[in-house]
Amino acid sequence: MAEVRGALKAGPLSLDEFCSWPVTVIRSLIGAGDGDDGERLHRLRFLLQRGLWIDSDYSGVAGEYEVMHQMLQALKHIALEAAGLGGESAVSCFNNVKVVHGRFCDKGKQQQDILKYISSLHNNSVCLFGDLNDRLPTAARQLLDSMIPETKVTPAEAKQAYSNMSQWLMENRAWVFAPAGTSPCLIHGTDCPLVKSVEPASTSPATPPPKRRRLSFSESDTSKMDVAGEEESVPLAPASSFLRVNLAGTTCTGWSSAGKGLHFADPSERPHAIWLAERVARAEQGVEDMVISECTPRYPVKEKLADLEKTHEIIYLHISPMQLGWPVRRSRVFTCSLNRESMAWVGPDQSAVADHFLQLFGREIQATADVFLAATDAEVFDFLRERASKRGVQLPEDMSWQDVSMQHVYAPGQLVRLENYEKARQEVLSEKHSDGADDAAVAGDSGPSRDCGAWYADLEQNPGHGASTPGPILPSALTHGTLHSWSANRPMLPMEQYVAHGWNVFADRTSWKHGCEILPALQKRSMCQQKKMLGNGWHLPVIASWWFYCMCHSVKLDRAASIQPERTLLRSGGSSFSLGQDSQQSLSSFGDCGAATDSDMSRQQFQSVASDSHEENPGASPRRFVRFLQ
DNA sequence: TAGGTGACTGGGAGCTGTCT
DNA sequence: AGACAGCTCCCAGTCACCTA
Repeated sequence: MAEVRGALKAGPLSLDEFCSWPVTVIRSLIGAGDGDDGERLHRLRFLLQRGLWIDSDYSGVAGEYEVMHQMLQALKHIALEAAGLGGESAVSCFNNVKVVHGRFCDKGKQQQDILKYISSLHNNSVCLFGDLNDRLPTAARQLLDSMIPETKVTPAEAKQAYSNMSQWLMENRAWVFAPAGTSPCLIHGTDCPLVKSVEPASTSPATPPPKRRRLSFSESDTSKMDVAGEEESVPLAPASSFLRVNLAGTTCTGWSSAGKGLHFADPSERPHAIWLAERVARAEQGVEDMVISECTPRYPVKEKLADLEKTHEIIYLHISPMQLGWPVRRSRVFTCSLNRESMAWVGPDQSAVADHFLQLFGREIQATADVFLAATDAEVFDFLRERASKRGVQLPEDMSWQDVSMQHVYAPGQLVRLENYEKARQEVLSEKHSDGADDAAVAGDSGPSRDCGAWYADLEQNPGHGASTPGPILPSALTHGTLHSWSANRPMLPMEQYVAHGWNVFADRTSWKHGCEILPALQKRSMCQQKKMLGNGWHLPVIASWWFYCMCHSVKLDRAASIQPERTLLRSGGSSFSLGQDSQQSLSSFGDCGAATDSDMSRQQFQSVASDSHEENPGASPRRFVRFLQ
């Protein structure tokens, strides 16, 4: 790790650099300059050319939707830049990536309102399911209900009860999660299929006939459906050729250190067992290729996903935004589970994944959380005025927010904690001064910086207790919280916290103009609801980095064209042929494995990379593009 | 009754120092 | 050098009460 840290590149510094994280993600993968950019580019191309079919469970505010919305813009941006060099580019296909959001799923009413809004952006083509239990046949649901542990049982007894549920679901997954299974859809007001086939969207009675964004599939001239994010009619590949991804931010309440820590005895074990057994069933049915999940770092991946190992290869990573150069605390564990029947992992072994990931994405923190204080004076004043109003103080409209006393904004307890945090802060600063340490990163460099440098604390947590992590790094977002900024001497607005988590809600004040799509729906929610959804949400740049890292190190198998495609691709640590070597060596190794004689996909990949290495077509060369990125 | 507000706990992971 | 105890750090949380 020391070597990795020593080689860290500088992280983002300005709001512009932070908000353009989607481009940074792609450049980190195909412009790393480690000799493997070309291979990663080609794997990504071959997956993206198929199109992505995305279903999400535990959707929350659909972080995966916002991630893909931003990444599609970044892919177009990269293609446009490459086109500027002239000639046919290796990344020209990035202009036309098809993404279909099949369904969302969440129990929460507030989250459902946001998800309905997203579906409405796409002619209500995206289904919305509620409780994961709703997708079970009645008999299965009743049986699980009967297995719920009594309220007053020991944790061991509760754990056993949930374990029994999990075991029963796994044993009965074939009929419980039959391919024709349905769930009540909150968009269409009827039972919609859990596994969507390519069929006219108008089959749903509540769906109005789409007026635009109708795309025809090459599989059948009469098969049409809506495709999220597309504006024109473009021929699509058959649904079976999509890369089919399930994303889930599984419930963490049993594992969060801020909760009861019930672990396997937590009631969230039941929906987790349902979700997990369905993933196994869908893999066996050949309708799902990849599962990306996210949870609190204490989520024990190996134990929780043990049942997936029969059908999936599982890779995981513990990572924090801070390791990507973001001054934000939010450590999480991310997993990637690949259906062994349809996908192969060609990245490093699990033991080397973290180091390899950081070689590509690791950045040194350059900025403090002050960079996210992007609200206008009017927005800040409106916020303070509303807060004061709830405390019974009506502030005059012509007042400057800088003149607003925090006595009018914060509750008595918050003011006491603010004072205590300030004492603790002064102690830290005086210690640093007496040590002669360079505290520039803590207190700034100039002016009155020593007294009002970047410093944040959650005023709902007592100093020294709870999630009390005061400092220049933004404390981890809980489902509530009041973050006070010392340098601005005001609370950090919820929308500023969203920016800190990668939601581009201030597109009008950055050079990355692709704003957050759910912003109108988000702004309608109360401050409390906004905080709760953020606390339950993802740090978008981190999960985007992980998702695309996984796609750059996976290949889709074509079993119709190859009896044993694994022979070339499924060796343990399958990509060791390329990591740490230059592209030329990688190519020869790839060729030695017989890739050109196996699946069509592998052949195309080999030929494409080979043409790159021989520079037969410099204009289309990924290598040239890589140079351009560097 | 649902949603908002405010005060607050407990335990796992990892670090550090001591002992054998 | 390894085992162990004790300490510190950290946390997509919980619950009681209030209000509309």
